[in-house]
Amino acid sequence: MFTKKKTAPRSGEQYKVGPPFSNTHIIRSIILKSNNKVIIPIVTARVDRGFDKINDLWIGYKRNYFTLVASFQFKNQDESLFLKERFKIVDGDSTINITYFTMRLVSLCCEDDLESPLVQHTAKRDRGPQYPPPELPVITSELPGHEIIKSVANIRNDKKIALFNQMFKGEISNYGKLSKDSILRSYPNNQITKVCKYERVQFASSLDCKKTVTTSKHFRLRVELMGVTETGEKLLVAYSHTPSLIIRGRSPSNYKGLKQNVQLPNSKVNSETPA
DNA sequence: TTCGACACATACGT
DNA sequence: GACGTATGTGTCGA
Repeated sequence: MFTKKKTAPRSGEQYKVGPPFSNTHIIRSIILKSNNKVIIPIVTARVDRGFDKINDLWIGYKRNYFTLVASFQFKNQDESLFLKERFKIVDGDSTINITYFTMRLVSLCCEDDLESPLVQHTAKRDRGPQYPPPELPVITSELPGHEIIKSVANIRNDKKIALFNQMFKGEISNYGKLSKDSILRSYPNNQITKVCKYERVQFASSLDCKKTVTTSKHFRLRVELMGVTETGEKLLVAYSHTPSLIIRGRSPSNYKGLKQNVQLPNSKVNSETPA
């Protein structure tokens, strides 16, 4: 009787802030090309759908989508820095020119530190393609709030889409007269990303989320900032990650507790302890 | 047990 | 408010 009623698939309540991301871990220093001063990247990310905190553990379901947004900024700088600056990465004793920055999303298994593949679907799900979450060329931006992300999911209205584009994307051609020293000149396409939004992400169906019959593996989502060099090599610059997460697989035992406690004339007794 | 496939239900955006 | 969609999850059968 006191069993929690399931939230409907399309309910707004499916949107909730998930596990918090760590402070930014810096792997390689970034310096301004103009004066060789060190500049500090801050990677910000948030999970907006798909994870629940239950008894101090963050739980996701392998069958369900999650949504994640990420962006980065430089400490004590604003977006205008990109209009006039280029950057270098310190790699050992040398410094390497960066042609643009990218961000990527990966999942790591805490037990063996291996990447576990993620997949994204389109809104068509089974009727559309699947692909790994793309690595996106990115410039600095603030991270939009949770309510914004919730409100832009599944929009079709042209006006809303235009607003979304303005907040989440940039076009080099819109910046007008760029300094010849602007890194924006060496971004790969006209369209660049300000806010990386990963929707309809799932752990690959092949994921084995159990260590033993009774114990779960743990996973971490990690958002990485990379610097792309003139030769196209990608260097990890910084990242931020979630605490360890539990991914519940498809086993019916992972769903039983959520069932409504109704007894039908012909059904077996189903008496789960109320949550 | 696991998976891909298909099915059903239901709140959302327009 | 009707209509088409998106998505959690129930189920079948290999």
